[in-house]
Amino acid sequence: MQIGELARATGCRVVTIRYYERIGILPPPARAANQYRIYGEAHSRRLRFVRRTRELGFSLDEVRRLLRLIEGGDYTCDDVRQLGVQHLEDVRARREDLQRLEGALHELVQQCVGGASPDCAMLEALFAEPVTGEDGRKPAEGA
Amino acid sequence: MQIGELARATGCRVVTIRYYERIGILPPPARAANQYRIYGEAHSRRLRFVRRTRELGFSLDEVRRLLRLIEGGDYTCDDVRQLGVQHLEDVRARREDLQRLEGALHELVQQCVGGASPDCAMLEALFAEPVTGEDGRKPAEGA
DNA sequence: ATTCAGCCTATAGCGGCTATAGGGTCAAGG
DNA sequence: CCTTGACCCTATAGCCGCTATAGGCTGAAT
Repeated sequence: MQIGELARATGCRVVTIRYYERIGILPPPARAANQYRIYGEAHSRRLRFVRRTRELGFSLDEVRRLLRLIEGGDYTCDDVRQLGVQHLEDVRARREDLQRLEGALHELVQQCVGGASPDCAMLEALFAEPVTGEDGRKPAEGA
Repeated sequence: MQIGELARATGCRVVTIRYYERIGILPPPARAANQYRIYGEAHSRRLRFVRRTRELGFSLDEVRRLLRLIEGGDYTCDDVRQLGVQHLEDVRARREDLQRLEGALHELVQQCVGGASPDCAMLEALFAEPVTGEDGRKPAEGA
């Protein structure tokens, strides 16, 4: 199948497929006489795997590692699990950060009375005391 | 004060300060005879404001808009509130995405028995049916 | 013959920095 | 006086994961 069909089959854009090939996520496919790329089922399965892992937030580098494990054939469940657990922790950390942020932001917005007042408590709060702790870490008050 | 001192005072890196100047977040300061940048209290306050809003996840463009409001002097509380509410909604959406992701990932990792088994339920699941729910939301990325 | 969708390559751009190269400046110490 | 070292300067390229643009070829239908 041609690249457009593969794109439709996987929900991946044509340009992205070519990009994946350039950076080594997908192997270069065969070419027709007119230089068009020709893909088979193996490519399709591989690309769907990539899409799915990307949707789960794995970086392209992690995807590459997973693919290498699979290609190698001698991976253990533990190898995979390790990558998964690490990523899960990353996602949880980011989510918690975002959650704290959301809380802080919510509080801030609530201080805003709105209307045509030329003063704004929210802006004043932003000009006042630091949001971060004394060590310059990320914000922590939302909760 | 010189750029290094400003950096220490605001918790912002020297290179980042110069970057902010280049993209118009900070106005070009006065220069000493040796071309060194010389900052005053106004710069320091402005930069702290930028840092704080950035920590709250506002994009540099939103920061610019906030700064313009302040500079203009004729902003209303509603103007600010609107930006804040919009951003809060963006953050909430991202957090919810990430939360869904976390759930899916957690389930997936739990299927993994670990150990030296050459099969992995997690990998198999990734090769099987789509991970995203029927709501077809986009995956959350970056912070 | 022309139109149009689809394919090709190469390159630049996004946000928000960070890193590197290759210098100049200035106060302190030997 | 000379070196060391911390600080400053500019300009440019790199990071991630694409996306967009420019400019051209292919192949089927009208």
